[in-house]
Amino acid sequence: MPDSEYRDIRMLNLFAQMADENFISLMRGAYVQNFPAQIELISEGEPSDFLHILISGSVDLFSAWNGRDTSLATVRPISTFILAATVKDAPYLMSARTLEKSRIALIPSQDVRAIFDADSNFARAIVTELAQCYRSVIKTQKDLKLRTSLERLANYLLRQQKRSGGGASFELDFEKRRLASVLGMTPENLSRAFKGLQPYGVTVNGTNIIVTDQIDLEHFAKPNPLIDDFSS
Amino acid sequence: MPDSEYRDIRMLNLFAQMADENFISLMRGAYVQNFPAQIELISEGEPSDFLHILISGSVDLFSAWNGRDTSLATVRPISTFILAATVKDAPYLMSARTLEKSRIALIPSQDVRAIFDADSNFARAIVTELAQCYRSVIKTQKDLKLRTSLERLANYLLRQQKRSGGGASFELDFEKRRLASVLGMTPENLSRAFKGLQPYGVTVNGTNIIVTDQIDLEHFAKPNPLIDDFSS
DNA sequence: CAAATCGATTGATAAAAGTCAATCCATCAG
DNA sequence: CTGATGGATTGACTTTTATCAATCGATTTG
Repeated sequence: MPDSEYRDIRMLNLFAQMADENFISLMRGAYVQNFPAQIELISEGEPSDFLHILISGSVDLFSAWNGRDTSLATVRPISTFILAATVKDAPYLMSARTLEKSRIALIPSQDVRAIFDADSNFARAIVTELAQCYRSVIKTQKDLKLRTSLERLANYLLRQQKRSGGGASFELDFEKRRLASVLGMTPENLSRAFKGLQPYGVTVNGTNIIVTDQIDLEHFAKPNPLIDDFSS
Repeated sequence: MPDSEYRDIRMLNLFAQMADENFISLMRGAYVQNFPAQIELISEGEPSDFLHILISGSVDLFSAWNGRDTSLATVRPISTFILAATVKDAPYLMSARTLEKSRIALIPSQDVRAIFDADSNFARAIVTELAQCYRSVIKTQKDLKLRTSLERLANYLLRQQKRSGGGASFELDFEKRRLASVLGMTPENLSRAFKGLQPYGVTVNGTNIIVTDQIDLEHFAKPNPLIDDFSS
């Protein structure tokens, strides 16, 4: 693993405060791999042998049941995924596939659990990370249960706008079919939802979005930090 | 606090392994209160001053937005709630109200965070608890996104049946209007969903449910441990 | 270049779910 | 006992969402 990557991982909240020796020990057992796009990295139901760290690229977490499937989250660098399964030593609840060429570090789950026992700073970081993950899912659940698909899209656009700097014009960061799945609707319905937002000042051109009437859109979307602010 | 309650709390996974002195210290700052039914214990958005432990009764965790509201979970004794907000020192994401007369222990959040820093067994237990909570919410999310309301009801009935011993006849453990909200539908729609399950051998009489054709119902519901088994 | 591919979009239609109003029914207070 | 209350249910209707089929358009590939 190149030094720069090593340092980037070290700087993740999850690892920043742990003792040097423990971090080194964790990394000794780890290995880094490059994956092409559209590779299924893990399948739900499998034992959780590795904690994954996405170094570059992007990963889709999804789940299937009875012939249907849905995207639950998108992982972007640099962050870990499937931490909960790792610490519980329980089967994965979600499958993961690369969306593009991705570089991923794999740390054996048993190493994570061992160091977790030995390093209280690491343990603390894991708690913080898990609490964060938990709260994010709760927010998503509120989004799903309290809002119509049009409202979910409107709020998604506002979040994405903020993430990309806050300007009136910005880009969607993934395929519309995946966005539809993330938002819990069909691609057809997403198309119609975009049209449904035109009256509130939303212009769509491919992956480019222009919010021509910020106030109007916000008035319709009614964003709420307890649903839409994923940082707290 | 009576000795029996004290011991019951001590035996919770969250507290079972921690040092005696730390548990005592936690409990010294705690106080126990009895609440009547239908009292709003906490409101979403408020700072999380206390970790709550439900000793008896039951509590509904819910959330509201734009005039709508939804039940996210039901807490039953003996367990804690809003652990994530406590450890993150962040605002509550859900409101809580008693469903019946309830007895609740309140532990100041700062005490929890302090002892968490000092007691690694406690820290470990918190990690396990949070990971468990996280996985439960993910399961609920899969339930919501992958299943129709009829399928959600069918699987809920199978889970409730198992919880109450596995017999063909069992009782719903809460109001249908709340069940509807938990399952993400309206009370009217729940009524119709019960009717929709009749062809699969489900008989409803008030809160009593009789599964007359287990095989048929399971064939329709297609329960899956990665969605329906909340113990793993 | 031409054919093939794949995602996005559109229209027509069907299914699912919500809304509103009325009624039923069990429970409870006077 | 009787009226009042509130949840549950039902029917009629609307809205939302999904499904199916066709088309469009950009991109890739032989």
